[in-house]
Amino acid sequence: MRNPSSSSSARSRSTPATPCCGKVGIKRGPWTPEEDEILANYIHKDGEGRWRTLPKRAGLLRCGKSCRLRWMNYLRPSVKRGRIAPDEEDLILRLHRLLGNRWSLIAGRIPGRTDNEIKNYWNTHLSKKLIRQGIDPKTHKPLYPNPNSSQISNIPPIQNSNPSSFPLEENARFDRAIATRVIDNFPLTNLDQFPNQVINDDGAENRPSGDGFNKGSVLQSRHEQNEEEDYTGYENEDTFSLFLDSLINENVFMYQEQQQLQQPNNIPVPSGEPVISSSQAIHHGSSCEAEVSYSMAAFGEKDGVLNSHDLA
DNA sequence: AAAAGACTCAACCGCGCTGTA
DNA sequence: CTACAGCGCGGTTGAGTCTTT
Repeated sequence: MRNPSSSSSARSRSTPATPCCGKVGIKRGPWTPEEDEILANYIHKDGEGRWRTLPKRAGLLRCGKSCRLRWMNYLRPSVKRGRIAPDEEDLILRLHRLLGNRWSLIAGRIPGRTDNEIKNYWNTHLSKKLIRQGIDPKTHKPLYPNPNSSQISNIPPIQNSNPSSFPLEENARFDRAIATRVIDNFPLTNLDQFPNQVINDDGAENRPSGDGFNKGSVLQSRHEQNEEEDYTGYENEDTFSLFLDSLINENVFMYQEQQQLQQPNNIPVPSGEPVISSSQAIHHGSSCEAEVSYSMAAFGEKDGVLNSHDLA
């Protein structure tokens, strides 16, 4: 593993090293099965949070950050191991186009996947795949003047929600601006509170909580400290989920439409629907702008509709 | 079979944000 | 208002593994 003393970061430190990471005698590098067991047992018994003091309480010679990372990315029961499925890959592409490198947000929409895993997968697979397609992985814009000449992969280009009214490039800006604007109105910790809500067969939402999956630990621990206090972030989270789902589904819908036009023999195409089922029913056929209007109004935006001229 | 290069991904780092004293 | 603690995030590293020559 990486040599702990060999950080090549050129960034200057404005604050001293955090005590838990600067202590002598703190173990680094790969975790042993014994350490994993100690950490998992402790968290099952005492719960997540208070990471800085957790190693001492659990009897681990690790810093709190390392414990948190190990739990979040590897030991959590809900972490899904194994290869990224094609529909997950498709969803990552669409979410990245909307959100950029906000890996935790992207991970929050893909059950069982961690931000680290998605970030790694993006850097090692998807960015290269897009480059092979002639698409800039950062901007999702064509790298070359004539993108058709370089499209050699079978990954679908991200489609414009309304091709007749927006050129691709402008629509990408539109989507990203919407996402940014909405995200700015939703504290990220609220998103982390219930990022992977699932719709049961009966339509009821199931918010995973028993194992603390993806909970923002700040909110969690502070909420635990004052359980009488109502948590009031639900509406915002629901609204944001619906909104984000709408943007994703819009793309999925457009893509499927395009594939059906191109492939009259109905060759199956990947779909994100199993993951993002919460809002299918209301989003097909609705315009992106209408959804923005709904979402903005839902959290008190005075001028709810974000028009293309807002991007200027 | 061995060496070299490419790739993968767990882990680390620094920064910035939020809440509290 | 300020300082500090605690935490989460995105960027980056590098040992281990796989593939190619």
